[in-house]
Amino acid sequence: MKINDVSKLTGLPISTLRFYERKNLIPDSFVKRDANNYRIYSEEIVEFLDDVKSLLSVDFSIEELSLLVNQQLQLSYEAKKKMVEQKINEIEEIQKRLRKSKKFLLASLEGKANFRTKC
Amino acid sequence: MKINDVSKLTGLPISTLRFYERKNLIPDSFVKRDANNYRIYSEEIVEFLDDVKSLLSVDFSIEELSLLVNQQLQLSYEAKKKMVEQKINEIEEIQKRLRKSKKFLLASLEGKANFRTKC
DNA sequence: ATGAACTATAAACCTAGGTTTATAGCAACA
DNA sequence: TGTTGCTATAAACCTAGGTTTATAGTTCAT
Repeated sequence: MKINDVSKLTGLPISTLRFYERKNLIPDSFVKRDANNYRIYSEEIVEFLDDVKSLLSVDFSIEELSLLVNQQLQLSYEAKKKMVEQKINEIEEIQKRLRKSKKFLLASLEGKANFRTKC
Repeated sequence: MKINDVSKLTGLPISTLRFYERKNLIPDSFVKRDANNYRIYSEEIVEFLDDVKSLLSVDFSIEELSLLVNQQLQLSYEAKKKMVEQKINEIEEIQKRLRKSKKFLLASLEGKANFRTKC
């Protein structure tokens, strides 16, 4: 697959794919170069990028994710476990805030919210 | 209350409080000026800012929120309802992604994740 | 075999959401 | 009464996460 195919399959702009690579977010195992230096991607890149998109959209920075991608194999099980548990705690914090925000929005519709500060 | 009190009660830096005000995120009803042009805040600002923090941390941009804060009173019930429903849909999308991300992280611990692309 | 479409890199640019700096006017306590 | 600390504004600065531009080589359909 060439970069345009990956872009279409993942919905990520070509510029973003190149940008992620510069940021070390794409393991070498997913992308080789052909004789003209064009990137040739393996099919699995699509699923990989879907996970990346999901994680990035939620709570991870590119830097964190790059660390996870590149160092995971070298880390001890305990270290990985710690990393993952901390991240899950952060996610659960966000989940709480989301539930709160939904309530807030619904209340604001009923005119009960804090935003209604006048009248 | 003066700005330093609000900062301490909400955990937001003074510079951020002034920045939010510049961005029209703070309704006039919460802040007046004294004879020296110092900001004097009402007590309710604290709860208001807690909601703002929560919404900003999750899915809203300052601009959107400012719109909600400033135009809410002028909007028709139907318009508000539409706005809130759309936002709730977005939040539910994020909730899905969060659940997916948690699964992904746990799987990565067990060595089942996509990140394990070598070995 | 040539023009439109695709690929590459480096570097400049952009936006949101703040933070820092420079400068100046009050305040509050010893 | 002075000096330490709070307040103010405007403007410059910063970072993450991309996007755009300039320049150049490649490929494919006609």
